[in-house]
Amino acid sequence: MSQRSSVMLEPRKQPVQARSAASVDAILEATIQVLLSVGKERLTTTKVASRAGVSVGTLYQYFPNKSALLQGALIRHLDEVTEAIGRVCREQRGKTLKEMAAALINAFLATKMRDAKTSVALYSVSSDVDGVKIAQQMQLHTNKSVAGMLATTSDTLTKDPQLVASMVQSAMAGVSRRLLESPEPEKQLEALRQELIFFVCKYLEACSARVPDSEFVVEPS
Amino acid sequence: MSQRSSVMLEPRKQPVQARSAASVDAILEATIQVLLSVGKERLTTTKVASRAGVSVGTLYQYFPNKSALLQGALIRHLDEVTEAIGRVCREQRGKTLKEMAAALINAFLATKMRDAKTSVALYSVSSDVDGVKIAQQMQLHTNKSVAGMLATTSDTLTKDPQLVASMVQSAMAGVSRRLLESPEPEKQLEALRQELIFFVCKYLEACSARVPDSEFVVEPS
DNA sequence: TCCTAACCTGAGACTTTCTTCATCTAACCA
DNA sequence: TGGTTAGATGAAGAAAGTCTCAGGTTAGGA
Repeated sequence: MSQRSSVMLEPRKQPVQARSAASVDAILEATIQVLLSVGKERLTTTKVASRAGVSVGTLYQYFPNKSALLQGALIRHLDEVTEAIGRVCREQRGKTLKEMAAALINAFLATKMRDAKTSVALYSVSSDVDGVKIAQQMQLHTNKSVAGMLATTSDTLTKDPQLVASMVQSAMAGVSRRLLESPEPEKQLEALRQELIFFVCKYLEACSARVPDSEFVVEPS
Repeated sequence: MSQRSSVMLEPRKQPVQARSAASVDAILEATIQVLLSVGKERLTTTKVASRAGVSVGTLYQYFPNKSALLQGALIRHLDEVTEAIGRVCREQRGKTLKEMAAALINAFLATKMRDAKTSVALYSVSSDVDGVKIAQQMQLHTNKSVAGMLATTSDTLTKDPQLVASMVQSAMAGVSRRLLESPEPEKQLEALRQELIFFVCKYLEACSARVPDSEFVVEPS
């Protein structure tokens, strides 16, 4: 998953000895810590290095610039989410659509909410760091996982799995964003979680039964 | 809609004469122009002023700082979207749920896509400018519009209109974001638009017929 | 033990942009 | 027509953080 972006943003040096690998990890961890404690605006490479217990010089040995540093932290986090989704999708192969929907949504929201603050903090950084491109890659990967899972359902899916997967992903992303950006995510979580499952289930249901859907083809305004 | 945020970010001086009002408008417009042409990173207040045909000093007469400038541009754009939604919601009162869904989605996507590039450019700026807070306000307003509309349907809605509205909004936001951030929004627009309408219609349908939905209440993983 | 490569250090040079303010011009009104 | 306020100007002050580099330290193989 860790991707080589075209813009020179990858580490300058690959950790060889154990101590340097530890440094890289500490730096990435510190990045999030600092982000959480002082916010994006006041995050400086010096602060990050200091928090990681290394010097700025060391930081710049592994990250060519501040952007690469933030990008590293973002990728690390998104990898977790992608990984979590991949896992559920593998587990749920062959199940019914409803089971898939519930499992997928629960896993997704659980992962996102587990460190909600980190998610939010990283949202804010995303735009400084080509976050869209990274998110696209993740999305693509996730899309394959979900579509692949859907294709194996014991029910009969009458639509393009990729399209269906896109819808489901979009809805999940939309709800999770709304949740994370709301004043008190925990308060709303339960209601939205259940409703999202209901929402998606109804859709998948309609995508499996043979329903005349021509009536829904509406011209744009 | 133009909101007074608690952090001092509102204009220093209210335009009194016509020429100054024109300046403010030109500045806001120039902000978007510069954003589109050189991107957030290279946007400077000097460039914006120059593009607007005024001096930096003038700019700072109406915006206390760069942040307020960007925020102004963002608010202006979001106001349009909110306004568009409000309008449809008023128009669609009393209609069927399906009609509402189609009209709402079409209007929303049309507005967003009309100046897709601006939308994307402003996304990138949002995090530097307390965009979340602004978006929340808009969301709240939109939520009222949508819920209000839903409540007037000729069908019978069996769920809390606010909750239903939240779901619909989230789905729309999710899809539009996916669209705007995709490599070629236009290519996917039609397919996603139709599918989103289908998606939401099936949901609303399920929210109006009396369906036993206890089976969807699933425990979190 | 000795040597080499990997790794770490941190003061400060350098760059860049924001924002101010003293001063000038245009508009409006009596 | 003169006075007063609104509006405009742009050179330059000030701040702030990024990133380098010359030199020191540690690990591990021979």
